[in-house]
Amino acid sequence: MSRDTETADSSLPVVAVVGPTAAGKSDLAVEVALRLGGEVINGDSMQLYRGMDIGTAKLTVAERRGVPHHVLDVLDVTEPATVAVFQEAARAAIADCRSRGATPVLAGGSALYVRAVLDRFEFPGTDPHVRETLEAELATEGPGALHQRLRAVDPAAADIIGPANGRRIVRALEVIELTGHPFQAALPEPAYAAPPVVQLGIDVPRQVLDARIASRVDAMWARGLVDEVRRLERAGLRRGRTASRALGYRQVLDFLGGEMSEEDARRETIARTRRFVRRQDAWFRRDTRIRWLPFDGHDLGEQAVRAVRSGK
RNA sequence: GGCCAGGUAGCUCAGUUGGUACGAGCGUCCGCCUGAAAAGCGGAAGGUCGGCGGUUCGAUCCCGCCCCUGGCCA
Repeated sequence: MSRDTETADSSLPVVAVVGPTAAGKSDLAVEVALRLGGEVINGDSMQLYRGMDIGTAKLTVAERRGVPHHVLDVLDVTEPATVAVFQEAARAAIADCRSRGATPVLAGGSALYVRAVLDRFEFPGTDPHVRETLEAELATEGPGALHQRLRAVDPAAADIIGPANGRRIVRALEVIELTGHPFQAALPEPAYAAPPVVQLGIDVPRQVLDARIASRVDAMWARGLVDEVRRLERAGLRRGRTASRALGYRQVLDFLGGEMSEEDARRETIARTRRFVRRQDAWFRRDTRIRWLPFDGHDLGEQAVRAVRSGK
């Protein structure tokens, strides 16, 4: 199918298990790793954080069934997560697995993160000072003003990004300032950076998914998500730029801060997760390289392994 | 049983001094996404304006009756 002419080495395939939240990626990844003699690499932006366990549905050590997991629990809740840093760490872990003869199984629902690892993706640098300045301007002048400036230097990017998306406008201006080149506001055509790669998607009908999300969030509450957030709050979660915005955590923080009732926090978590799932779907659905397996299919693990073998 | 408030988009609610509903937020659907991405953003589809009758050239807005919801009084 997709063979890449360049580094087409015959090394072990990278198996990526993708799909929306609550589809069962983590479990399938372990299953596949066990059958193929592989190891799991986390591709989930929030599972990077130590201590964020219940709310991210992180597999317990027992549930990992002895399969080593990489790029998991590597950040403190106060540290920001970034795609570029993740990309490097995940690629290193993949290379390491391959060198040891272990099949890397990347499991994650953060589509940008997964693509950054699998595809040719180069992130222009960043500069804390430039970024800070632009963000300050965004705060005082609003996105409209910055968008005007972007339009002046990079009309194409300005067009794609739109005048309301302050966050992307800031990054575009930062990149232009740093590199002197226009900002690539549209994604490049997908092309694997280090083939072979087999992407498996877990296909779950929306209705089923919505129901699963609701019961999963309820279960998180029952397992003590609120206490987990209390603990992390003491560890500085509120200061964490990335971690404090995680689904469930954000809402519980609002509850703890007296901004909403606990019941509303739980409801809001479910609602936001649904929305998130639709965005995940949009990313994954259009990647034609993904091989979809029905979530309730017969012996998912077996199907997955077969797909990997035939997909090489 | 009487009085009051209200019945407008799937939900919560704006609005029209009678002349094609300027609707909004949420939800839904679709799309975007290169160092915060479990984040951020764009677009679209949805309405017999509770029912019946009346007044009127014309009623979601006026009148009558009825139904429903909430509250108060008996």
